[in-house]
Amino acid sequence: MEAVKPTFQLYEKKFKALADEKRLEIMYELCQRGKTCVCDLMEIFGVSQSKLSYHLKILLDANLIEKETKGTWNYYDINEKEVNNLLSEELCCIFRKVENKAGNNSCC
Amino acid sequence: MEAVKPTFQLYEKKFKALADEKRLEIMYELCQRGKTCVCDLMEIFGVSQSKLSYHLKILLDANLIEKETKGTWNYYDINEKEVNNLLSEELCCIFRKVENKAGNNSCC
DNA sequence: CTTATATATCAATTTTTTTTGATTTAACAA
DNA sequence: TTGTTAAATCAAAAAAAATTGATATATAAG
Repeated sequence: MEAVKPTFQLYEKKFKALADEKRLEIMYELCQRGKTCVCDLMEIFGVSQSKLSYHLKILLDANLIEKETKGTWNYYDINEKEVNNLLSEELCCIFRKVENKAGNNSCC
Repeated sequence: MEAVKPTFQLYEKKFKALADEKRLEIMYELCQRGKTCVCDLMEIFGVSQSKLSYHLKILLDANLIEKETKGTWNYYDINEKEVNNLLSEELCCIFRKVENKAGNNSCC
């Protein structure tokens, strides 16, 4: 009996989203800061609004980050569960929220 | 004291290499078969020689696979250590050599 | 209602990546 | 040496992704 060949479309999408230094920095910043609105991210990265929106959408579509709307503000945060399912412990430690780092994890 | 911001260039490169369904399939096939020469991969994927070479080079440059030359043949294989350092256990199981799957791993 | 603010979306352009076919390199066999 | 095979590399073309500036949408405030 042969193992069924997995379909990699979904992973392609997720890795594409991660395949950009700017987006990795966004992910890292979201971990460090938790829920952050677009305007703050704009300041942090000194990047135009539409460009930032574009990159956030790619991460969002890959389900690596989450969005919460409050009035006119949109707050983004890391989707830690999804990241943990995808990346190694070592890497998850980079993309793990500050408050969770000191805990009972084997790594970090 | 603030955490030093990691540089993500290296990860960008690795994720770029993974951000392609064809290359993920190559990785999977290498796990299933172990050391495999380019000509066999050409048959398996029904893809042109130069195209395959191109994709193998990207994976090789990202250090996700390894190359061994014997005469005119080049054999490629997964770089399991590197993959384990990068990806979650769940994903490593997809990209783990058949002979290592039945063992004492917590997953698979 | 009018205005202002936050953010998403769109269309055109630029940049990057991928594909293709041809050429090159290197090892081997006759 | 000559011919053959495996595989890398190159240059041009095609396709995909990113950037830019403008516009649209939606909420909130006056």
